[in-house]
Amino acid sequence: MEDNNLEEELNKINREPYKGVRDFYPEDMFVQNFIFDVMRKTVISFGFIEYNASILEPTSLYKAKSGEELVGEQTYTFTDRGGRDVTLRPEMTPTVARMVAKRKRELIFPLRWFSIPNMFRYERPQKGRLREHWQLNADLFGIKSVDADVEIISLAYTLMKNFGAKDNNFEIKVNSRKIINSILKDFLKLQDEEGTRLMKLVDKREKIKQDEFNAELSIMLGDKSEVFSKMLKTKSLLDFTSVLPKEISNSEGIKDIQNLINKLNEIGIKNVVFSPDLVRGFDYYTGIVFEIYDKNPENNRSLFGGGRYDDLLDIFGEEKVPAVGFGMGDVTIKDFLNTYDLIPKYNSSVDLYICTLSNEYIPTANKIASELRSKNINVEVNLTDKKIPDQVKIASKKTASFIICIGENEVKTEKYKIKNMETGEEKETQLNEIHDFIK
RNA sequence: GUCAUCGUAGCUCAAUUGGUAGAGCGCUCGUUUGUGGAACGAGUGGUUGCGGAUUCGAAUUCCGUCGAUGACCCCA
Repeated sequence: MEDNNLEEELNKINREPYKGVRDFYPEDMFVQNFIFDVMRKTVISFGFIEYNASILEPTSLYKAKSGEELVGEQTYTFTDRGGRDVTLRPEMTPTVARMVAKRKRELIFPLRWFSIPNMFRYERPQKGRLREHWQLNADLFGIKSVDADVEIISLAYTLMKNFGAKDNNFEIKVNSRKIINSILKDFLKLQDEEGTRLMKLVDKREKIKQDEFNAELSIMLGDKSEVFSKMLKTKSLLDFTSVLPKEISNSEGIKDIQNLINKLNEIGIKNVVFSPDLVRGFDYYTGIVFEIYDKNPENNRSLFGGGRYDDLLDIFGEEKVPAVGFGMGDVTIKDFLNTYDLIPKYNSSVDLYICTLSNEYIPTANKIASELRSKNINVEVNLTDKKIPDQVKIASKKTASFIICIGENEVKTEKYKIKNMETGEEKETQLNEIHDFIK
């Protein structure tokens, strides 16, 4: 019975990919590779080294730190045949933390580690957020001072520049969890839960009406709501501190941010702004937090971000390792690159396409091909019996850079007319000259 | 998980009040038996996401379901 159903099902298996995930056809893969290449080259240029791990993790890794909701509802979690509770990683940070904790005694700090893993979340797909995405994770472990924060933000900035973004396309918003905490606790005297509620309200500020926001605010904060509201609206650190009581404006958090912004300015990063309303992932940040914002008025949103999380290894019972890092997702960055037209035109990796006049010349073509391949040239050999004009057309559609044709004449003379498909330029060459002509 | 809009050929979209499902692009072949991009001609293409209901008759109306997009929730 079940088998019959299965057979019927097989006849009409859907061709669509699973909900919320993407197929990568060669053109898509080209874009994906472009994005990964820029990411890799950039982080490597900062001395970062690559690591990776399985997408499967024991569920307990996430139960320790993340909220109940994340594990309970927003992950792909199942029990394996051996009764183990398994989760498809929804983020990379717990995994790196686990890896660092495991070899903490033999690792040489500071560590500059990166990875471009895919990750899964069980949630409703929407713009910029799918069920599977890839994310560059770059983390710097072992440096407490602001120099590490400067380096990480500078890396994020350089990434944007290497993608072709201009300074006025994006903005780096910075804030510090220390400032947020001291305002919540020392100034507003809020309990943890109240603080969380307030931060959620602040997060929603853009989405709800001003009156509504103000009303909620005065319910929560009473007579302090006006000062707080003023605080949120300040446009610079100086304005911000002038609104604050002295004990907070002199606090460590403020000094950190001041220091950070100065140092970034010194190395030429000017599009940094202090944003008192930047909250970002309430859980594990302990110091500075930052977000890269798209300044396009039609797409004004966060592209990616990160911050400092010094208590990362707590769950493993290890002593603290200071850490700062960020994650840059492929979906949102691709949207950004599209809106600014920064994705290069598709181009296959075929350098040379060898046309064959008939099947009998395929062995000769293969011989030439393998010689060129050993010199790092990517060669595709025609195996069809199509006519030459059609083969050339196919080579062109495949965006091969060069072609040669093999027939009676070539076999006799061992001379090959090589054609540059882009310029149309042709040249009579010998086999050993082909490499130089292409490169 | 909630709400809204949508789902027609590989792609972008048509189809009058419910009356035989069409175009452009693409693809294949030809004009062209050793060199592409153009033009022209011909051809290929669909159980209208899937299942059910109403009807003489459904792409069109209704119900369910799956999927996409956007908002909410939540947030890497």
